[in-house]
Amino acid sequence: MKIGELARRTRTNAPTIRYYEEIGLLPAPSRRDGGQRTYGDSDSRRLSFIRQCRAFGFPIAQVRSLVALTEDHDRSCTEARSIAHIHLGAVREKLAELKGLERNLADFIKRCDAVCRGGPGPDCVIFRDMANPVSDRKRSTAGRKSR
Amino acid sequence: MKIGELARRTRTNAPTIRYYEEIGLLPAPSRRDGGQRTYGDSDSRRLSFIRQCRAFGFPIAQVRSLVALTEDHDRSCTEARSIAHIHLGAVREKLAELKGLERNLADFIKRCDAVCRGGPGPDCVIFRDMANPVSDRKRSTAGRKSR
DNA sequence: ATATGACTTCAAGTAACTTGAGGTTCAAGT
DNA sequence: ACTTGAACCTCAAGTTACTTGAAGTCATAT
Repeated sequence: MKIGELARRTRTNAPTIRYYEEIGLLPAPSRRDGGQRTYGDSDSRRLSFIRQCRAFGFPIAQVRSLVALTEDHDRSCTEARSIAHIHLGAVREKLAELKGLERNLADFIKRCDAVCRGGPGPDCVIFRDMANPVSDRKRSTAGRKSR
Repeated sequence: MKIGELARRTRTNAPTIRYYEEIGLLPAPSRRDGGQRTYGDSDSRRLSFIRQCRAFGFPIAQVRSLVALTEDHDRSCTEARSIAHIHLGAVREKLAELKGLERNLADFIKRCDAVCRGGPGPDCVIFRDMANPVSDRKRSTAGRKSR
């Protein structure tokens, strides 16, 4: 099949497929006389796997490991599990962060409603409030990354 | 104060402060004889506000709007609220996405445990499974972005 | 024969910074 | 006064995972 068909099947943009080839995530496929790429079912499976990993939120580097693991069938399962496990931790952290964010935003909007209902007041406290460090507020944000 | 002090106060890296200046998010500060930047309390407040917005997840473009709104006190409150409201929607979408992700990963790990407990099996089904499109699985992922 | 759509390469753009190189300035200690 | 070392300066390039654009070639249906 040609790149467009592969793209459709895997729900990937064609430039993305070429990009994956460029960074060595996909092998360079054979070409027709005209120079167009031709792919087979194994390419389709491999790309599906990659997209699946990406949809799981794995960064490319980890996807690379996972793809390599699929090639080495004996070690694959347990190692994949451990990679997934590490990743799950990262996802849960982000989730907590985002939940804090949601609370803060909802809070912000509530305060807006309380203070500025019916139009802008001349002395909106919201901005003065936001210029203070998070830790001074009633609730901690959990939205700040520890850098 | 010098850039390092400002950085400490606002929990920002110094290069980030210079970057904000470069993109016009912070005004160019006055300089000492030697060329070093000097900041005042108003800079500190403004940067705190910006960092706060960023911690809320607002993209720079929206932060720019919000900063502009703080300058124009009359319109500020209601417009800020509407920006925040739009942003809250985006955050909630991401949150849902991430929750789906978490479920999938936990699932994956569970399947790993079920299939490969006690070491790698020669016929690990996990990868074959992952090479299939998401929609074919029992649960939908909710992890795919609609692009 | 030609129009259209799918394909090709290469370069540059995106967000929001971070990192590195190589050089100056400042503040403190001797 | 001098020296040291931390903090500062500029400018360029790197990061992630692609997307977008330009300009040209190929395939196919009419």
